[in-house]
Amino acid sequence: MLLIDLARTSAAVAADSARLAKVRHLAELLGRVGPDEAEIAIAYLSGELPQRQIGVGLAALRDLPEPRLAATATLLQVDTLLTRLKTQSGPGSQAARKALLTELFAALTGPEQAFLSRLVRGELRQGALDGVMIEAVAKASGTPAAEVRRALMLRGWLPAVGAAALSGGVEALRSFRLEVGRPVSPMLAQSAPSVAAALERVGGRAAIEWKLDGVRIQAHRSGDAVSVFTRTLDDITAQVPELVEAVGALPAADLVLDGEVIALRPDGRPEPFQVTSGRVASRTDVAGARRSTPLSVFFFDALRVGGADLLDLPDEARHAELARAVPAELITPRLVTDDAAEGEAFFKEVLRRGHEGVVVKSPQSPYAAGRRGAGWVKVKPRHTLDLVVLAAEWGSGRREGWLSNLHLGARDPVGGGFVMLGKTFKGLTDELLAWQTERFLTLADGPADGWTVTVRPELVVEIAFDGVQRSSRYPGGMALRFARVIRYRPDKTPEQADTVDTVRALLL
DNA sequence: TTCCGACAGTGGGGTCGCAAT
DNA sequence: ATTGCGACCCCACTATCGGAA
Repeated sequence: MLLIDLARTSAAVAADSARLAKVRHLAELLGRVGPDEAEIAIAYLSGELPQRQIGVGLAALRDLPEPRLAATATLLQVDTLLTRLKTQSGPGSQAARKALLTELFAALTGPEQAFLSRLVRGELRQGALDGVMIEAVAKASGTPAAEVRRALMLRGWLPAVGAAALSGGVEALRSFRLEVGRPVSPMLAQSAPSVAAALERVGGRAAIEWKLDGVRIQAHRSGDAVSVFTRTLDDITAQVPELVEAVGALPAADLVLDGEVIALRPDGRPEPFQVTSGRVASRTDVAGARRSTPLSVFFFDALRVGGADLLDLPDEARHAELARAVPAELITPRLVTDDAAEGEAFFKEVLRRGHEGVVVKSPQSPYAAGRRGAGWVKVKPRHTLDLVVLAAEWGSGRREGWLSNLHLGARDPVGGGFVMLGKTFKGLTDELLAWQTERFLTLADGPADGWTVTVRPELVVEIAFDGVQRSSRYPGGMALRFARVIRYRPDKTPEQADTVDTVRALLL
């Protein structure tokens, strides 16, 4: 199959907003793809590369060679070149990658270049990822979407599942099993504004667990062999030796556990997320990193214990298995209750200990791998500040033509003026985007560099955020975490905005 | 007919490791 | 030694479609 076939299908998918139409386009192409190309086609059309990452990003894709006129590149040719790109490393590799990229793109037509460039950057933006591709695989292979979904949750990689469905139908899909050593897409949580709201969503009695601000991990053990994976299924076994030792010391030798690693201070309070994140990412001197920043692990779910798969069991039963297999000090603290007041008190206590919040879990819910089901609901406290808009950036994609991303500043009571604390594009409705674009253009002031419009600091906006973190990027030495717009405050003047001192007090 | 669950898009700050400067 | 880049850790929120109610 030719790359141009995929480029055309992708364009058709992007042009139709209806999901059923997208599914039709994708299924039609999958019906024509050969068995040796199925994985590649499914990967490309769901916005990913079979190689996962190839060391090429936005910068490397600037100034591509002139496109050619005849579309002759095949999927297999492109895939081979991308694999060669991925294997480049060491001195001179940047030039080698550039040469390979030039060779690759010089063999492509304009539409093919555009498609592949967006794909490699991870910005296909055709309105179809795994969710739509699952339906397309089901349609093209004549299998139920639920079977495709289930195989995906066990295998973790849709191209392999899709290729199996296309060649072997529902029988092939049913042959996918939970395999120790191969990660499963982790179950995700929805969020709610309060414990009471979360309890209502979950429906009555629920388990309420500490939510730790660390890194999600999935630990596998088969005999003496332990592997550890992240949320995106990357293998980080070598970076977390204390976790490997902890799992290796458990009595059960056949395990898949779900949990969180976190760096704690000697007094048991959590380090800032930046510390945990940096420790987990350290690869060059793991022993040294371990000495200075030891990790603790807390498990909250068990997908397999002693050879038995637990995915379909209710949370209650899985947790009972977890408690049997793992000592209490390695289990995330939890409270089972149907009393909102009791839950609220538990939440307050978790915050008092310096942790992030709680996750409210339905006792009946099975492990919905890879999905953001209603079985788990997280609750975190929310801070708000009234800040001043200092500038705005032009949006992209569906926000093209609108000023989207806001630069936020707090008042500086000493030096006068405003100190930038970060940016946000979240929380804006289309109506607000239209309003603020018009408004900012009347306030435009100072240099415009093509994508940023500096404005007179006159608009006050109420911003919600999760916390303040240390920053080397911003002049005040701090930045907001997960900032989002609540509403504009036309009733407030910039002189009434919150000050940097208020923000600094939250840094602790 | 209305409601709501699932999805995709639109980007945020921080850190590490590597190659180039 | 510093800088730029890619990759990945954490993530919130709105718009939309289409099946459920």
